Amino acid sequence: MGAEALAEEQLELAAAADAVLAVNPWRWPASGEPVPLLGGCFVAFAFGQAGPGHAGDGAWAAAITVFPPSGRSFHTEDEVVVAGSAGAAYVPGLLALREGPLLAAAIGALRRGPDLLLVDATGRDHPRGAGMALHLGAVLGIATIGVTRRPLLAEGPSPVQLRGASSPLLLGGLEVARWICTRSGASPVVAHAGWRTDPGTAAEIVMAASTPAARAPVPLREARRVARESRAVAEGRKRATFRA
DNA sequence: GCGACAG
DNA sequence: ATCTTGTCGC
Repeated sequence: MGAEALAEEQLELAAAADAVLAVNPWRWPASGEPVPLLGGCFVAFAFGQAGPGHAGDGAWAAAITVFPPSGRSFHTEDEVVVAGSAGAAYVPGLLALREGPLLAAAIGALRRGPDLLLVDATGRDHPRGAGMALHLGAVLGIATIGVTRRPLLAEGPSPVQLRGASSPLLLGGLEVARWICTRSGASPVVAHAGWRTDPGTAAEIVMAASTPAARAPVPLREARRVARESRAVAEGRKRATFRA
């Protein structure tokens, strides 16, 4: 798939996301209903390539599931890493071209797919209304939210640095994401509406899946750690082979 | 021309 | 995203 095809698909996904959210929004289970499995994913790229990189860059995609979806202590249910390569260089608005296929493969390799997936990317905060977090959810049929350090296009003043504080991020007059402070004294992260989720739900999930001690939600921290661990092992092996 | 611009 | 040392704070 090329940039034009992706851009076209993103426009369709944005419309589909509105329709699905209207009739089938993700919601927290009522008491007695099964507790959802939470997922997280992350791509670590090979060392040495700063900047946007290139198609073919070495990459390790990790996907993990944690349980329960909220609380003080989480435990990892499953974790998997898929080694592969970047589909393209990074271009704002086209992140799915670079990371999408590898992330989908990693999530597909989990024994049991998550009910709710956290992705390091935006959702509705996107030039065509369909960032990679939303895209991945639509393709995999999993409710998703995005979590990033900063917005892509949306704007809004950040909240006070007190855990739980939040403020809206607007794009085209609509709220598409929310600043949310997960750790007092630390700058906030952005919780993005994704597939079957709105900004308020995204912010709730980020809070529920976060610990007061760390800025990033547990599933994303763990996925990042696991992906980097695999990269370290692979790069170490490569070096050993080279020296041998 | 220059800076901005998810990861 | 990735490259990076020490350093300040709870």
